[in-house]
Amino acid sequence: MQRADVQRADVQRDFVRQIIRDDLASGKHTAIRTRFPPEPNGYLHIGHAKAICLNFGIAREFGGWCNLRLDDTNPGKEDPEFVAGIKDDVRWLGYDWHELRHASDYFEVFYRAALKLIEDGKAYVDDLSADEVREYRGTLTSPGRNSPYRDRSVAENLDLFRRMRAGEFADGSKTLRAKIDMAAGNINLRDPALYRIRKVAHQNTGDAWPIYPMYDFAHALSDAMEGITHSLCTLEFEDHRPLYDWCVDNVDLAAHPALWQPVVDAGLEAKPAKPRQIEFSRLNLSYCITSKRKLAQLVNEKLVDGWDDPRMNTLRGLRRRGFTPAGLRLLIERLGISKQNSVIDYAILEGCIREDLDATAPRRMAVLDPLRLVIANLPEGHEETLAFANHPKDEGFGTRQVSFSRELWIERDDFAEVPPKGFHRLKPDGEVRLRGVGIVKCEEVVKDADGNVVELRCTLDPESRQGMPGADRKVKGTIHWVSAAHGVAAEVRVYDRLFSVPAPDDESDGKSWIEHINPDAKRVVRAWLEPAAAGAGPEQRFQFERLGYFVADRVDHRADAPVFNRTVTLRDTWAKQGG
RNA sequence: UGGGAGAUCGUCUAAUGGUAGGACAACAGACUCUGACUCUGUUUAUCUAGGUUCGAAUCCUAGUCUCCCAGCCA
Repeated sequence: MQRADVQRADVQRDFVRQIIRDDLASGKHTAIRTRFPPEPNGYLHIGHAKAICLNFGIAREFGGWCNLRLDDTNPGKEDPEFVAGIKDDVRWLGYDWHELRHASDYFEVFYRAALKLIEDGKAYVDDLSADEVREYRGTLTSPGRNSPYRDRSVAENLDLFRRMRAGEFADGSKTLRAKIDMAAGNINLRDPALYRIRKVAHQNTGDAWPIYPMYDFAHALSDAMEGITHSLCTLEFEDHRPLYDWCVDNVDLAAHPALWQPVVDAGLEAKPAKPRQIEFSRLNLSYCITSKRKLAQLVNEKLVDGWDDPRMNTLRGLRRRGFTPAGLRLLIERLGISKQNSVIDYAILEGCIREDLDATAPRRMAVLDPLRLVIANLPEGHEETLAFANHPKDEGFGTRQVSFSRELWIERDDFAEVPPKGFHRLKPDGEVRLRGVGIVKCEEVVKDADGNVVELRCTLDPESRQGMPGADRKVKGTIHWVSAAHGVAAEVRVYDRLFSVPAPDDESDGKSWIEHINPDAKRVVRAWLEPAAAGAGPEQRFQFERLGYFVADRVDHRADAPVFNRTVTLRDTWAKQGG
């Protein structure tokens, strides 16, 4: 265990860690076991980061372990493509699992457990159709009625269930239901389905099974099978907890080894125990959607360029956008864990990413919207090489050589013919420092026939050059530049938030969530890069000074055809005050 | 009289009958060859009404508001 994690475990005082500390102190548990149990029916998104960091993070902090378990009980919706993606994303976030498991590893256990419940008179085979079940269930405010099949004999139930398993019945014609209480206020207890018939091939078990267990049954028993001590899940499962406990307690795997012998025979470690489910509030972020269905719709309707489109708040999208695992972990740590539902401002996430990147990203210069600047008092063809620090605060980043010449590209924004109040950059007859060079004065503004500024002619004050006595002369502004003769042309994808409103799901303004998509979330520009940026490897991150953080696109970038994505801008108090 | 959960600075989150604290944001200033970073300072909160108590965010009573639940999804 890392020292930092030990400290963190001590510092983080959320209610989940509190419970765990108490359980350790009281001797209820001597080791902590958690699990992250996604269903492989889509890619992981920003919301999952919270569950991942919580489960894997807690296991690491307390010296326990965390399993990655694919909750694959609904074949047809699930896909090995997503399994691979999930594994990849969890590792990218910085975590590794004790064991990779699948709910399908326990299919035989679930089946035997169901048989046991039937023998104990706690489950029965029901012939009601889906519609009829709904009708019999009652409503939120009125109790349900018992199914006419509820009192079948144990022998009949056993026979029927075995024949369900044998594939004798059609999809939907029968279910196995827990016999609990049709009048329960908690609807989950009104004889919930344990098994349904679904003759669909499963990604792992093929067509070995015509019946598949339901979530509540499979999930509870999977946790028990793996000896999970603390089963952490989101708030909407709060009223499933009584059913969760019912399944664990009534099956009682620990006392019935015969039920899970098949798992032992398969060579899997099994020490069934009694898990405790604890619920916490999910992560909601403004300007984001975290519905798997909607995320899939964006991809399928080609509103974005795939699951890893940098505008997507999937983990893959965030990764391609240049967000860092450490930044994401910082966000989760900062938010804490509680049971209050909340929406986190997207700016908090951006802040966390900036904080990480500021410390870890080397600096480079790039010009996204070029304007030619000629230094008239330098000889034609003048060229020199200047040494630049790669990081202003950390010498460990070293230095690099940057070519400087008579003709430069500067940012069009950094010149104003009619400067607004408080403008610190270049203006006619004004002075500004060229980063790492010296102070230039704008002597002439060259325009084309339409009156557009096409070139600035400046003079460089030789006394203000680095190493000269006038080098520390104060000027208001410093701007960045790229030598026109040396700059490398690059495609830069300037990304912004995918949605233009804080709550895209809120359609009370009469617009659908699709109509809330920000059409300017992706802007592609042709930019000039200093060569030391262009030559980066895929996924290498930089701060382009004064612009923001950028990452070499992990799929499209090549040194001879650079492609960078804007991860996030720098904080800009000038723009914010309306300058 | 369905069941379950939750209400603390703008936002997240602590305080478990004993000084309402932290982080982020905001604002002001300092610094600055990045209008970044950093540093300093400031502002701002216990859902309401009663009650118990020397003392209540915390306990009690009554209310208000918000979220979740009627898949053979997870």
